[in-house]
Amino acid sequence: MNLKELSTKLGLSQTTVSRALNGYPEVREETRLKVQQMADKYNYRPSSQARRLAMGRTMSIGHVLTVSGANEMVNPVFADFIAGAGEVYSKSGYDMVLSVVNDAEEETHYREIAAKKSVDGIIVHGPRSMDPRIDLLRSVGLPFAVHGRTPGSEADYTWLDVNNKRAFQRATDFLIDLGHHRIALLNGLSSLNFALRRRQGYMDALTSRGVEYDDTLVFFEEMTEHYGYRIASEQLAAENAPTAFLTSSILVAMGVRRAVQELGLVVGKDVSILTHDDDLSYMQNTGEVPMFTATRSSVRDAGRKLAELLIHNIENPSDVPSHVLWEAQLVVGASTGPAPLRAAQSDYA
Amino acid sequence: MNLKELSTKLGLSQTTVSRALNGYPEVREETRLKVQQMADKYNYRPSSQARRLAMGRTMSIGHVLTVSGANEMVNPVFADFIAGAGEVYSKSGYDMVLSVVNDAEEETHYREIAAKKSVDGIIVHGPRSMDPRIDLLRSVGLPFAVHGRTPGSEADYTWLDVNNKRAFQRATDFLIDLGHHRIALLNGLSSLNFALRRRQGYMDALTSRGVEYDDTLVFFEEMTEHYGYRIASEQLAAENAPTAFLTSSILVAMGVRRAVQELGLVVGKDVSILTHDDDLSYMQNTGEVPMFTATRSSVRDAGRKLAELLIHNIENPSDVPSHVLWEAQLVVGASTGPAPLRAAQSDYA
DNA sequence: CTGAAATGCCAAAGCGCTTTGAGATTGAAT
DNA sequence: ATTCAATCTCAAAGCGCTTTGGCATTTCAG
Repeated sequence: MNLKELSTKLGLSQTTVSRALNGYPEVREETRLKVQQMADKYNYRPSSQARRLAMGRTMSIGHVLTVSGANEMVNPVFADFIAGAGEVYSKSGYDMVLSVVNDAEEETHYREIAAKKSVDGIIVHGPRSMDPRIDLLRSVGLPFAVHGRTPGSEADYTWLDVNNKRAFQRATDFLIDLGHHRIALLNGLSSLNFALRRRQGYMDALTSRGVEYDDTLVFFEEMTEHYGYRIASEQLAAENAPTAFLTSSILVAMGVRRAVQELGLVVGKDVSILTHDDDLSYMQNTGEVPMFTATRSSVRDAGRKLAELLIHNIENPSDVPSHVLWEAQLVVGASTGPAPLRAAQSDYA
Repeated sequence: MNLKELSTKLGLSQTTVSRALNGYPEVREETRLKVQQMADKYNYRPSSQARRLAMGRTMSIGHVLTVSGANEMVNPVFADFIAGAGEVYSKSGYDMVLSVVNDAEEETHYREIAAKKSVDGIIVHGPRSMDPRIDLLRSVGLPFAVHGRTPGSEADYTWLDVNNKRAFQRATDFLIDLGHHRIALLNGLSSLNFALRRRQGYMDALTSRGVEYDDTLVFFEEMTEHYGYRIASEQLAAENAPTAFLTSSILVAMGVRRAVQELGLVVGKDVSILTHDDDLSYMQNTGEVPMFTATRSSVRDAGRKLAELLIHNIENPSDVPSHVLWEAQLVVGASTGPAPLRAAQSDYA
């Protein structure tokens, strides 16, 4: 059933039917009702293709994620973000179009999207320091919003970020307060801007508290469970082992915990773990006492909020960009405790 | 830059330019070259909206996932599936359009997609026993492919599934061989068809080996880490505790492990864990000795394969549907070992 | 050299909507 | 009665592409 058929069936013009369905005021209530009924009866829905072409808007928002390479974005964190954003899109009548590309083709792909005009806006995931995508998007004039941010032209585009520096500074402070001096940092890939901010927070805390910075304790890798396990296993076996681990993702923290327990040590006693917690639906760190002490900020909420911001930008192109900075909560769980004496002593030796 | 502008710039008709770009034979090689160059120079890309309308094909494939309710699909497993499918789409020139809806609106949403003709095909995730979506899609004539399957009209549509029954039968057998008689099954939601098949495999193994079936050991829930933790904590504290846990997802297995270790027990000695492993990129169960004994089947590969099948169906509508059944590998890891005597005795007592 | 078959190109007709600009009808005001 | 504004409806013009059906022009066999 298309507009033409529907309108002949009603004995009205396509114009009137279209207006009736789209809620324009020029059509009598009585007519509108008749149209609505007939449309319902035949389950009529305007073809989105035709609609898009006519309106010059696609009513869809792009997410491009890269795989296989230095920056694999398809992780559980991404899944939760998508879920949040998707909810908002559905409510607002937008489609989410997701493309998966090799990172080598990433830039070409963005350019293509812009030229084809296949989406009304784009969400940029995993901004890197000096991210070419941002200039590119700005130059082609496609609305976009960034999950995270990248230094430089921050003021010129819409972003939503967690105060990563502050979160990791507080986390490090917390561990220092407990007497930990050798704190390993298991960060995300150093190409990602948030990882740098987190390290900065970590370093600031060490510095301001007079704790020596040891860069053999700092790691930048893809945030997998195995990463946490491997590094923790190595580090705990080493001389002058860290007494605490600060990790960038709950998955990494789980890997660390596995390593700790495998060595017969007790988490929260022999070794402390503090992680950033994206509040993932499938890896809830809750309960009476959460399993991990953590800096928490819901990535699902972030998805929701950023989607709203982008849609706002699309529909109000003249508005200035928004900048949202969320503070992470520091929640105390079962994975941290005072630094064991052995370690404290060896530090003072 | 659009077709019209490009063609006047070339002094050719739109027809010829379009044909040249799309590789039709009616245009001289020399002309085609000139067109191609000019197109490159101005970074011309046909508007996808216009193209879609004209061709009557959207070149996109829908995935709808439900949230908040009995069947939250946004999980890490889904993320990996998407990544696999997405790769194939990119290569074949398709877009992936993802919609997130509340499960109450699911059916309406499918109907809407069909009426709007916004996609050329759909991937059905998480088929339930007696799934209304399948009949619905068939009745509206939208091509689709199912990840998993649902009994009944299996032969009539394209699906790809893991032999869940066989996998869980083998897994259970494996545990029985090790002397385990009280094996808890931490399954996915019972509304999902695969969960039923897994239970069937589990029961078949018990029956054929003469091990008593105890339905207080069988659970059906959303497959989160916390689920594994909670059930394992309860079960291990109970009288006549299970000596082995069979879980439907590596996340659940991690929860079980946490509970075991928290009780001061040793995984693979005091308690065995065997899990299904979707071979998720962020939770690799590999290494010299994998952390879990597992039935393994890559969900990312499944995404790739099913995407190919669906695209084939779309482009060759008269071909018969394909059915792909993959056997899971049974890989031995560090999480299983002989049943502890204590338990074995209490069983014989 | 002729007629038929390729070859290379084009004008115009869709695809199914939205939206513009205008016409018809009604009711109120003069 | 006449005019004017307000209300309702419509025909037609896009949106930017693909594709049909021709029309010239060239090529080649007879």
